[in-house]
Amino acid sequence: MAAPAALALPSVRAPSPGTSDVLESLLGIGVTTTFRGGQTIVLEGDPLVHCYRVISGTVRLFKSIADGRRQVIDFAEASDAFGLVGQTRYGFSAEAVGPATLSRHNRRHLGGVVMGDPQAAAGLLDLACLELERARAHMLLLGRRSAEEKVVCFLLSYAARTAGRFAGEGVVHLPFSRQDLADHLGLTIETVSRTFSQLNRQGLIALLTPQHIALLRPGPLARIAEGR
Amino acid sequence: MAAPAALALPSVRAPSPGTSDVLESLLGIGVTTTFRGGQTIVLEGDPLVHCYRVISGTVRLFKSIADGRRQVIDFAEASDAFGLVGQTRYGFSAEAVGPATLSRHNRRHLGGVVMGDPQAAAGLLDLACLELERARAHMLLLGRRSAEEKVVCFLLSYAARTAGRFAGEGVVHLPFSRQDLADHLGLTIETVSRTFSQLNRQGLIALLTPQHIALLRPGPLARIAEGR
DNA sequence: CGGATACTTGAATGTAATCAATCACAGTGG
DNA sequence: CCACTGTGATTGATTACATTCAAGTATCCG
Repeated sequence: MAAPAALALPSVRAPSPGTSDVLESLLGIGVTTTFRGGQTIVLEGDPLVHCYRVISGTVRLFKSIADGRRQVIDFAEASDAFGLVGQTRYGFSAEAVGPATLSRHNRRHLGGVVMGDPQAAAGLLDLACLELERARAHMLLLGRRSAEEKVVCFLLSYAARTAGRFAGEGVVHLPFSRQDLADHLGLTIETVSRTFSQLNRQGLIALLTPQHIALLRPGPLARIAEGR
Repeated sequence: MAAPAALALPSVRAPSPGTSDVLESLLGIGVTTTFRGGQTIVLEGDPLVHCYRVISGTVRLFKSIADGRRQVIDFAEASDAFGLVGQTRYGFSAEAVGPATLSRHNRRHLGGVVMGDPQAAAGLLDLACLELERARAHMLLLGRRSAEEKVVCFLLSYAARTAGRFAGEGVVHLPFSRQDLADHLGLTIETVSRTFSQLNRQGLIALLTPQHIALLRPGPLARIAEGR
């Protein structure tokens, strides 16, 4: 008999209208918790007892090696959930990037919903599926793209993801550090920084501040992202 | 209303006893199909109408870029399934590595099972979850490990996965080409080959044939895999 | 204003990629 | 049976991209 499915989704979005309702019914009532920047929310390997939904702020989800190397799996932002799926233990750590508020939910509740509400179970599967596709796409980026392609791909997809959430048209806000981004893209901070500078010099982006980047020429950028 | 959850799991194992029953009830009756080496089974972007289970042979699941670069997501072997999850389209291509036989199942059936059998839905979620964890672990490998670590990590985990399936104790059988492996590890064939030769010279492995590798010293190999 | 932190830039190095042979082997045909 | 061909793997030489090591700059906060 299979254990009740307990998803460990790193960052599940609530994309289309209607899906957020699914998440809400799945999670049930939760406790709102606040975290300071850098504070650990869950630790890789710990027993999987809660899942979380980001209310405000940004959370980095990452795996690490004993010697300190990290791979940032994903960034979770407002309305994203994580810890939904998984058998027994967290497969990644989660830390608040800056001050963040999250709602915490007992995962025991999730198992019951899945067994009792096929509609909700199907919704959870859809979320898991989205997450899988994101992970696979990122595998392609990590394994087969150049530094410039990595950075541009990330900028475009992150811009799409956070569309309208932050500052003006065509401006991306990166709430995390260069180190976080480097650990997401499989690069060093220096290479990320250099690549931004280079795109800046080429007039493709504008570095308004270190965290605010204007996408000046989406066409050429998209062409770089596709490897041409 | 959420679309019926249709998973696009790349390679779902049937790990523990009991889980295989879940897969069988999920898939229902299927049509056995045979493929020649190199033959395409599903194409990334095509409408997701069937899911497959490998009966014999090996299947490579991969995403690619327009210019030909590939990232092999996973290898699917006997009893592994793929195409279980996904909304509307395949997120990856699948090709037979050598001659292979698979059972093909209509995915329409899956949606019904998920809505009607919470037990089976939970099992499917568990499978999706396993797949997610595999994908995340591979992201860490692709983004943050050296060539040597990549090769050794792969050898050890593949050996564990195919334990007892092939030739003698401590011998790994790699049914796919160096190119496939390189595309899985984010390396070139030359680097993979050189790394094998180097491990061979160090006495850690023995290259019995290009496809048969003996793991001579598991201890030191594990230490390399951990980055020490 | 001083100190800390994060980001950027520069120079040198190193790892893996690229370019190019060579080797090994299986299958074919003379 | 043995040369010939084609494919895949290995090895070698060189190059290039990203890393490492090291300064320098900017910004924030006390």
